[in-house]
Order: sequence, then structure tokens, then C-alpha cells
Amino acid sequence: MSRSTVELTESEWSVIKAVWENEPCTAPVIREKLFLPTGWTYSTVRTLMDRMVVKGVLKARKEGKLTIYQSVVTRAQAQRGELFYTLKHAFNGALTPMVQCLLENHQLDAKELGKLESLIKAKRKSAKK
Amino acid sequence: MSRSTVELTESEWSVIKAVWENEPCTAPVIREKLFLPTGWTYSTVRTLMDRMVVKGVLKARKEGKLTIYQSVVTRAQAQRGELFYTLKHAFNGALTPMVQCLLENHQLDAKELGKLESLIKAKRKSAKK
DNA sequence: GGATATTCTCTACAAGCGTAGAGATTGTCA
DNA sequence: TGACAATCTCTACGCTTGTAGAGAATATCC
Repeated sequence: MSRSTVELTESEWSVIKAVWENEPCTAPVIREKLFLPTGWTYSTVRTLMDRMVVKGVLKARKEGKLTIYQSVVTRAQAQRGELFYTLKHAFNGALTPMVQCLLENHQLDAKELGKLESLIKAKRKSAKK
Repeated sequence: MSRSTVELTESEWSVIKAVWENEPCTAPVIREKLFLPTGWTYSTVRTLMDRMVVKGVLKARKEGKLTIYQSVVTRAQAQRGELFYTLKHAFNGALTPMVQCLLENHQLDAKELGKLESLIKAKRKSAKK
């Protein structure tokens, strides 16, 4: 697990999500996918992607005149990074208040609540041994 | 509830936490509190705080030559902002996977698990009616 | 009333980020 | 072989953020 916490901006989140769903892929493909929600030009998308390569969250290789991009950071890694950033800064590392905040400000149906309960049960079991 | 989602940078989190614990207070007090963890100079802290006033997360009033600061955004609001940002971007709004990620990457003792369970139970009860 | 300490104001600067245009290359098809 | 179309490269510019110094204003104490 190569860590060292990933930090992504809002725009970078848009890009990397599109990459995850289309990789390996070129910048024009990503621009295409993001055009409706963002309206970004090719230049914008390309700049974003190249900066993400520098940051190490994407990698690029040349194939003829095309540049092919792939993710370096997995979705799970990025999620962890974001979530633990929040846990640390907003909740001083305390998990329970975080979950509490989540529950208090979000509508959940019985089904989802049940799912959460079984997650906890499973966790309890795995922790025991 | 005055909302419209708050966004704070890492530095701003440090500042506002210190403010919550000391308000109403002056910039030198905050600088004092943050000096050990950050090493920031007075100028740095002051600039940060004034920018936060412009953003509307702090407010300032003059009292003689002193400037007294107070928070505008509550801890709960800031936590919600941060948490829902993460929920939206990293988890596409899906709460269960978010909690799952949390549980999978964090050590929890039986006591904490129990607490989480009772949170869920309480939620279920309040949702029912 | 001058020396010291405290706090303030103003200005600055480099890096990061959001956004994009201009023009060069290259591939393709009539 | 020339006209389009697709893609790339390079450059830029304004805003935000992290960080802070220089010097003015004010209070304080001998």
C-alpha cells in the first residue's frame, strides 16, 4: 500500500473520477466526459491532468502523438485520504462524533441503517480475534 | 441555521479551533496558542484571521487599539461542511461506503463499537415516527 | 518624557490553482 | 496534395493561500 496521503482539489476529483471510469484514456476523452458538467475546454482539462501527473496521482505515457493517462492513486486511497483529512481536522481524530454528525444530518432509510449495523457487527467480529 | 457550506483550509482550521476555545479573543492570543504547533509569526496569524473575516467565518470588532475576534461559524457547521464535502466528492453522496471506509481503516475498541450501535438505534427510533 | 513592550497596519512575494487561447503537428480523406 | 480535423505544446493571467517583514501607533513604567 503506497500511501503518504493524497490531497485532491475539487477539480481534480472530477478528473480522477472520470479517469477511473475510462482508463487508460486520453485527455480528449476526459474532456468529453466532463464537458457537460463543467464546460471545460481541452486546455483546461489537459493542464489539470498534466499537473496531476506531476503530483503523482496520474501517470502518462506517449503512444505516437497520443498521450495516454492512467491513475496511480486508487479510488480507495483517495477516499481514505479525503476522509482522514476530515477526521483529523474537523473532528480531531474522533470517529464517533464524526459518525454522529453524519447520522444527524442525513436521511437514512431502515435498510441503510440495517446495513450500517451489520458493518459494525462484522467489524466487531473481526476485531475480536 | 445559516448555511451555504463553509470551506476551510488546513491553516484556517487551526485558527478557528483556537478561536472556538478562546473567544472572544485577540490575534496575539491566537498566535500564542498556535505558536508551538505552527511557529507562525504574528503577521501570519493576523493575515489569516483578517482573511477569515472577509470570508465571513470570523467577525472582528475594534475596542480601543485592540481587535477582538469571534467565530461566526460554529464548530458543528464547520464539521458538517467538511464532512459533506467529502461525502459528496469522494463518495458521490453515498453514506454507507463512507462509513465502511472509516471502519475498515481505523482501530475501534468494543466500547466505541457499542456507542456507534446505539447511535444507529437512536436514529432508527427517531426516524420511525 | 524617553525607553520598552505590545499591537496594529500595510505591503509583498512565491507557489498553487482555475481557466484558457494561439499556434504547431499530425492524421485522413477526397 | 491540399483541406479538415484531432491532438498537442507552450504560454499566460488573475485569484487564493501560506508566510512574513518594516515600520507606525499606543500603552507603560521609571
